[in-house]
Amino acid sequence: MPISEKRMLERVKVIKALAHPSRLAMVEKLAGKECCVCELQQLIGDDFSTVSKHLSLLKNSGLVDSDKRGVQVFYRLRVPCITDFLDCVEKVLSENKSSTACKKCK
Amino acid sequence: MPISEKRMLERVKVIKALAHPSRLAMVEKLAGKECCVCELQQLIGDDFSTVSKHLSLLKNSGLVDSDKRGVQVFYRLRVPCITDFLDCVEKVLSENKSSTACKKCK
DNA sequence: AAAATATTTGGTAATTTCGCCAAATATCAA
DNA sequence: TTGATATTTGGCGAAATTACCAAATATTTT
Repeated sequence: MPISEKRMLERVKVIKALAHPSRLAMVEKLAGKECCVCELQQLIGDDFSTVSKHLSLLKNSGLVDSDKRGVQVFYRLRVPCITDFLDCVEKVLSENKSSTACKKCK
Repeated sequence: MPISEKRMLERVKVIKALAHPSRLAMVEKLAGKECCVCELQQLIGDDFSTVSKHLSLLKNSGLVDSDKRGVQVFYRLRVPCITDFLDCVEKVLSENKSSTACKKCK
């Protein structure tokens, strides 16, 4: 049976959360260890408000979680398989490389 | 060393390609077997031109490839690990389910 | 060559996403 | 309570995405 429309939208929501350079970079950083917003802001370089919105989107997708300690907020990855996921993306990229090596053959 | 900006954008391009309900549905269908555009159009239900544009975006990302046979064009997945990738997305969703079971605890 | 079928391309309006600024909120320190 | 620091929220213009229609292209059949 085909996957329900609702399920599909849920999936897309997670994928969309990863589909932005800043958010992807933050997720990769969080794969190593939890970070406060200030660390992530430093990594990205955008305004705090922008970074904060990216983070809230990530959180809303379920990819990350956060908790406040004192005046800081720490974010961490909720699901470790992201690394494998990125490996798969890399596999696509390396396929691209090998087949575009000989454009003239097309 | 951190991943290059260019590399990050390439990754995002692949992920973005998956971040749309129609495209994701088509990729999942293609995980089973190659299909002609007409089959995919039937699956999605949108106009042919819309489906075609989705497919060209998928192709441009490197996720799928195509070849023309007669008057039809067949698309197929270039990288099989998409299935694992979706498993990971599903894992996020199931995490979401289990932790939202008790919203009041927040 | 003309007709028919399958797919792609160009153009456009509607919607969504993005990033900045200013202002609001929360927590700790003085 | 006042001040300082860390983060979030509201609002807005700019940029990107999406879906449709009409027209173009390519291939096979007549």
